[in-house]
Formats: sequence, C-alpha cells, structure tokens
Amino acid sequence: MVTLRKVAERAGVSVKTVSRIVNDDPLVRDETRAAVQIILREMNYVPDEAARLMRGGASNIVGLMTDVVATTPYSGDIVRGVQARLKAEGKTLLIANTEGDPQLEQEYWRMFRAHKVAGAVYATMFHRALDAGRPDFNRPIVLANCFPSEGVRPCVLPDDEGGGYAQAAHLLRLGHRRIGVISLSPIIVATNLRAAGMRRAFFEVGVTFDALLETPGFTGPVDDERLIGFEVAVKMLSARNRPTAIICGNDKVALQVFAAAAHCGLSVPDDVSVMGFDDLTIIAEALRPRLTTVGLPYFEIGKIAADMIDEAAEKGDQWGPRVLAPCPLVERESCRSLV
Amino acid sequence: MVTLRKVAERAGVSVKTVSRIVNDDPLVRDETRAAVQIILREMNYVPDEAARLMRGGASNIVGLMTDVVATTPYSGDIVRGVQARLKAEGKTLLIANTEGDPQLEQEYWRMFRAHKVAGAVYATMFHRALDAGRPDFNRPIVLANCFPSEGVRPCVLPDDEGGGYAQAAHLLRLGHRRIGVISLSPIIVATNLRAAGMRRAFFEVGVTFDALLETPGFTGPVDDERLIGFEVAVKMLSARNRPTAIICGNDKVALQVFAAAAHCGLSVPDDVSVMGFDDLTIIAEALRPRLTTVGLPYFEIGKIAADMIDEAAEKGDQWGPRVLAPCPLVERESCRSLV
DNA sequence: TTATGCGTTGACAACGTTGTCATGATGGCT
DNA sequence: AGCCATCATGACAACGTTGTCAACGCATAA
Repeated sequence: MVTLRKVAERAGVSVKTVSRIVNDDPLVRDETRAAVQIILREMNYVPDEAARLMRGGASNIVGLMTDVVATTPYSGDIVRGVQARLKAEGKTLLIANTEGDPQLEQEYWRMFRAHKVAGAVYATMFHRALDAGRPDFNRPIVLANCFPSEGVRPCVLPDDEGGGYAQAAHLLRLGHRRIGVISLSPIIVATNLRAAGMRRAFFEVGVTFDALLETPGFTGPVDDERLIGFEVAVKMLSARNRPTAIICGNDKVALQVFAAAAHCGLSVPDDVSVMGFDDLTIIAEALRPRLTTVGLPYFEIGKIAADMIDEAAEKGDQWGPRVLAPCPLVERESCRSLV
Repeated sequence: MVTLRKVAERAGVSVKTVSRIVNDDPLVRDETRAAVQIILREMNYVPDEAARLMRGGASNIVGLMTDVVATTPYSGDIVRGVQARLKAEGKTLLIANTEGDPQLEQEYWRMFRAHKVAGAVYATMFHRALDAGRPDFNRPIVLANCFPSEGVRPCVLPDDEGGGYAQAAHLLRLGHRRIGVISLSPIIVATNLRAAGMRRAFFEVGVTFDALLETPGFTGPVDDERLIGFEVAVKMLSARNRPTAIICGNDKVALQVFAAAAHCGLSVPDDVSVMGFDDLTIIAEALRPRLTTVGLPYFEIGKIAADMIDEAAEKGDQWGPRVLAPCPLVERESCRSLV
C-alpha cells in the first residue's frame, strides 16, 4: 500500500508536507509541491479514507435505506437521482435493502453508524406513511416517497394531488365530460390524493364528478394485489352510456384498458381516450397510439432528497418540511379532443 | 462517540478485554463477558469500521460499478441480486454510476481503493463486450452481463443462445413452421446469439429457417435507437403468406406486435402467436392474453457475480470463467398450439 | 546590528481498534 | 512444596492521517 510515509521518504520531505500537498494546502513552496506531485502520480498514491475518518468527522458516503428496491420498475430512479446529486459533491452511495424486515433495518442502521455515513435517505417504493421509529442513527435522515407517520422529518413526495388534477384537467380541457376512473387500491395514499386533485379540476370547470365511474383496478392486499383493470374497463366500455375517456391509476392499467378497448372493438383514441400515470416509457412509448400520461418524478425526488441532507444537517432535528415534486403531464396521442 | 475505552472504563476492565468480547473471543471468563455485554448494550456501542480497517485488510463493502443503472427497467435487478447475496455475508454495497464516462469511472475506482472495498462487480445494462482496460484497482472484479473484450476476467452472462433456442423450440413444439422474428438491433451481441439458438432449434426438427422472416425491430445507433416493431409487424401480418407466430427481441416489441395485430384485425393467439423476451412482468402480466416470454435472469446474474468475488479473490488473476445464467421459458397464453 | 514577522517545514500526538507479548492467577502434577 | 500448563487479563504498539505547535531561514524594519 502506498502511504504518505513512503511518498515522503521517496521525496525526501516530511509526511506532513506530503499531506499538505495532497489536501491542497497553499502553505507549501511551489517548487516542493511540483516535485512531490510528480512522485505522488508515479506511485499512484490514494489517500486511505479509513485513516482520514478515524480522525473524526463523517465519511463522504451517504446511505440509502429502501424497503424494496425496484419492485416497481423505474422506482430505481430514486437511486439514480440520489446518485446524480451526490456525484456533484464527490460522494458515494451505500445502499441497504431492508425488504421490509425491521430487524434487518436495525442492523443496517448500525452499519451506517459504523461507517460514519454523512446522512441517509430513506426511500420507499410506494408513496406512503412511514413509521420510522427512532432509528439508532445520529445523523440526518431524509425521507423520499414517504412521510413520517409521527414526529418531524424532512421528506420529499410526489405531488399526487397535482398529478390527479393534471389528469382530469387535461381531459376536461379537451372537452370530455363523462370520464371513467380506474384507480389504484383505495388503501394507497396516492389514490385519495389524486382523487382530490381530480375533484378540484372538475369543480373548477363546474362539472359534477360522477363517483360511480370510479372503480379500483386492483383487488386484494397491497403486497399481493390482483390486477383487474381489463375486466373493469370491459365493463365500463360495454355500458350503454360509456365514458369518452378513462383515467388510469398507472400505465399498467392503461395497457389493460387498451387491451379492453381492442376486445370491445373500440379504437383509442377515436372511440375512447386513455390517460395513464407513471410515465413508464417502456409502456407509454411502445403503445400505439403512444400513451398520454402523467410522470412520477422519481429521479427528481432522489435528487431533492440528496440535496436536503446537507440542509438537514444544518437545521437540526426539528426541521421537517414536506417538499412536493411536481407530476408533469406528458402529452402523446392517446387522448383526443372532442371540441 | 462510544468507544471501547469508554465502555472499558465504565466496566472497570481493560480496552482489550472489551475488544475480545465484541469479537467473540472465547478467551474471556463468562462472568466478565456477561457483565461487559450488559454495559455494551446499555451504551449502545458500535465498533468503528474505520479504525478496524486501518489495521489493514479489506472492508466489508463491495463496490458495484455500472454504466447506466436502470435504463432498462428491471436491470436494477442485478443490483438487487448482488445485494441479496451480500446480505448473507453481512456485507454492503457501494454503488457507482459511471454514465459511460471513463474519467468518472477512473475516479470511482480510486474511491473504491480509498475505501478498501473487498471487491467489485462491474455490471452493464446490455449484454456486451467490455473494454475494462486495467483499472486502478487491486482487488477482484467480476463482470456481470458483460465479458472482457480482451484479457481474462470472471464474468456472468445471460445464456442468450439458450434463450433464442427456447423461444424457437417452444413454437416449433406447438406446431408452428412459418415463424417471423422481430429482433433487436443487429449490432447487439444478444441478437446473434439468440439467432444461433433459433437456428439450432430449427435444425433439430429439420425445418429450414427462412432468414427473410427475420427483421430488426429497431433502427439507428444503440444509444439512440428507434422502435419500429409496430411497422414491421404490420407489414409481416399483412403479407399474403403471413407467419403463424412471431418471436420478438423483447417484451416491448411484443407489446407493439399486439398493437399491430389489433390494427390488422387479428387476434392473439388465435390468428397469430406472440413470443417475447425479458419477462418484464409489468408488460407480460398486464397484456391480455398474458405474454409467453423468456426471462432475462438479472437477479440471478447479480447473485452469481457476488458469489464469484470471493472465489476470484482465492483463484487469482488468471481465473476467468464465463458462467451462463439460463433464460427460462415463461409460458402464459399468447402462443397457441397448432396441433 | 538586532528584533520582528512571514513563509516554509517538520516532530509529535491523537483518532479507535486489534495483534503481540507479558503478567498474574489458578489448579493439577510430581 | 515446587513446578508447569492453562486461563484470564492488561500494557503497548501499530495502522495512516491530520491538527497543533515549534523551529527554521530569510527579509524587512528599527
């Protein structure tokens, strides 16, 4: 291993001088600096983080605790977002996957402590309340895609209310009035937020929202739900007074609505407009017609969360804002105008 | 910070004794051990990894270097696979995302060195040759989803040849003889391997493979390709002598073939059978009929790669086997039997 | 000339842990 | 009783780095 000592011996200077040069301390003669830098490169010196760390302070590592990475495709984008932001600060990411096991989670918090990570992002794969408890970890924690069920913590959340509003508002703007909704499971936080957003949009244009047209596209418990979007859509589309547009809880449901439309001999968007949620490009871009949908800004959420770690370190324990990341409408060809 | 010293003072024993107890050294009287363990818990002692590391050896962290995490959904499964395996050994994962930037990659290798990570997995998001060069890293590296373009390195790859074979063999078994293929971009390694597998399957049943029926579903360069599966499929399906089954390069293409079939007024699987690749459950399970496809075993690849790190550490530099992870057929309802 | 200040450099300790070795206690053996 | 083996414990150094402080040479001011 190449250490400061070895470099110093070879260069004929003291260890401390080499240390100064490595750390860009200006208190070194240019001549000395140049000479040593050559040797540093020659010997390919890399500072030992462990030794640095031992002198106190925090590591340049940030921890990422997740319940289940990537059950939802693209939710891994949270990871990418955090990474992207950290890269700018020269930090790296230690990831820990609890798989929902509190015992394991506790172990990982200890591991984070042991490695003196600078802070942590706690990301969940569904927008939900999190009972974080009092983890055995004494540095800032920022929640991503979840919010504390009690107590105060900084967190970053998708603006589901705004997303629901965007879905409904767009269709209303296109002249649709009879709009079906195939929503996510009613126990999910997002479902209610989006419904609220939709109602706001309906209210703004003075159209009454027909609650009968809202049906969940999933049944069963959250961890083992069954997708029934196809069946629901078929029923909706075979009704005498069928909707002119269908808002879906996610793009997967939208995919099933496409299948249902084909099954009923209807064409998208000529006979029925379809609006998705999530903006999974793999579905939205591949479908014909391509899917108009609302994006779930996982990447942004990750980035913001990483940003907030430093802020949380300064502001202390009582700082716990909720930051909303907007869910933008992504317009493609699956919704047509009636006007 | 709770250190051995503080615990030792409180317990009235020496630092070394506490150290022994923390490390399960049997050379301690049971009585002493019990007494100290209570204090350890009370004070919530967590050993400082940095200090441990400084005494030499390697950390319990493994590095994961990737080109682009999660461009393909579920390729993040490699990460999960690695994680799953490491968890069993009490290790954690440091992830580094190069985004294809060699400069950045070099920095990350230095970072891995600085943190004394025990080894690294180099994962790519497409099965391809990798010019790993001679990274500035002196511990085992295992390639996942890629293989060295020169030199020797252990690597884990999906068995694309076997996957192609599985696709074709299944359709042939069902009695299909005129089979269209909408493949990935011809520059991709997997494309040729799968084609070879298909030919093997055709050869085995004595059917001649009509090369004219193979068309790429993508055009343009790999990093900015355009998906034309829909157009290709429409052309195939409107031909006088249309195929009875279509093999797709991935599930996204299969999705477009479904759309094309609907467009042509054909039903899947009654008029045409469709076979995918990747087993993206989000598509395969959501389509109606559900998609028969071949799985890309990313999770397995990650697991095996993590496994091989220790082995690589023992076997040394010249050890460089290629392990193939099987691509299993996942039968659903999109292929019908003609016999 | 001497005093003062600045720029440059190095000696040393400390961070928390563990390997090495020494010490003391205990018990069984001759 | 005297000796040795074994067990239990502790003192100390070392790992690689950086903060603190002292010391050096040199130039400027008194």
